[in-house]
Amino acid sequence: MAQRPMREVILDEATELFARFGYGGTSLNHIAAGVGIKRPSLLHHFPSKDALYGEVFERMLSDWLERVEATMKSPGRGWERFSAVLVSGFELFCENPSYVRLMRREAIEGGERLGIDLVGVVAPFFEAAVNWLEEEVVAGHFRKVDARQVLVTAYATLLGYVSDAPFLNGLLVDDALAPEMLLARRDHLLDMFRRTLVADPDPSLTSLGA
Amino acid sequence: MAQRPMREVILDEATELFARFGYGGTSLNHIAAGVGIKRPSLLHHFPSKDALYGEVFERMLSDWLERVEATMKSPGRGWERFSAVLVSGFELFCENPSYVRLMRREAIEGGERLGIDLVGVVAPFFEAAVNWLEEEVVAGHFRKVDARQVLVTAYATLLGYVSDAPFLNGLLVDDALAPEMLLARRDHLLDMFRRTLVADPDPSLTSLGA
DNA sequence: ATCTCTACCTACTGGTTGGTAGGTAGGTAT
DNA sequence: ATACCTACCTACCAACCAGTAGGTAGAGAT
Repeated sequence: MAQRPMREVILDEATELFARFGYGGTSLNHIAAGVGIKRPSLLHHFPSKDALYGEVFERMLSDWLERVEATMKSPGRGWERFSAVLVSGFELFCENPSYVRLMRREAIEGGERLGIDLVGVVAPFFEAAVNWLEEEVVAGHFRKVDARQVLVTAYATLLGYVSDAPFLNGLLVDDALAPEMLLARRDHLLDMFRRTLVADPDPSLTSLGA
Repeated sequence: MAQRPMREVILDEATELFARFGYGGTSLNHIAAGVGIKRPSLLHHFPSKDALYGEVFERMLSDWLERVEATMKSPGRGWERFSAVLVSGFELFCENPSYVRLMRREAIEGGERLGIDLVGVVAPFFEAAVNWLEEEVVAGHFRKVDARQVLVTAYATLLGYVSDAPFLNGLLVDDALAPEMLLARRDHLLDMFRRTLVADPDPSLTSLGA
């Protein structure tokens, strides 16, 4: 046993429950019971439910932005770089399904609870990606595409598969988050975006696996 | 004033609120106040909160299945038919953003609340679509693609744009559900799926607008 | 005139919510 | 030894929840 600090244990449990049942559907009793303490003891570590939710959300954002910034610095141009970022983002999402579901819930409801401005945090990265894509189009590395549309599609496909995994588990028979399913999903998305972005019709020259 | 029956008015309001705030985040008081009556009067029309949610969900499903069945009977083959169904589905989703958000919430949580088996209802249509796509591949109308992957992507992209519109409103500056934005989105999706499915590289021969 | 039905109401119940008050066991510092 | 801190507890509170009991105003039918 690693004996993690109780604060972290509570944050983990809260993240999981907020992601599964939403803010209104999760009670402090529920969270406290999940980590084996009583509600007042939980409120000893966090001043209120709102504050706990806020910390859960800020931790998720800082976790992600750290990794996203690292990925954005990756070298390469054109498809090579786009696919690398896509794969990295896909892996990031798959490793943190609770984060993805939490994010999706916020996106559905508008995204600014408790003063946390989700759009304000994400927008700079989104705009940077738009600029890069548009430059690559001008440079002739990509077909003439609407950068924003492509990125919204990437967002929807990456988030969608993970956030809706409980539903897709029913449709696709197997465990949607099993490694072989994830690989198949990843390759399909790569193929789709390559066909959308790259003018060169020869897959062997541009695919990741070549 | 059309003087719609109170039952329908309540169902509309409940659909909207359940979609926006989720089941746990919506109280009967909230719904009742929204239609101008008290909670006990609402419980005169529906026996319980669960029953109300159940009716909201069943109405959504029957509304959709009706239109989906009609669309599935559409004539045509290959890309012509695929694009027609895609456009029809996209329009259906855009016209009912509350339904889309409600559906997405269920998908995140697993999809079987109150005995309603969402997967059981959707699966037959999904399998029919898979079969059709695979037959079209064999017939040479489409490239060799993984039918399930393509359909999951269609699901994710169509649902994602509408369900997350409140969030995308912030990212994309304008109103994400405005007519011109919807058209741009639709055309982008058509272009992407055409490039994924159709071997013929000439857009003028296969695009919808040709 | 009375009976019945619908659609609403006020007033209440038992249970749960987020949050507070106050107490205690155990470790640490002086 | 004693003072202090952390991490937990029980007991309580007001507010809110879903749901029930019982009453009323009005419309229609007999």
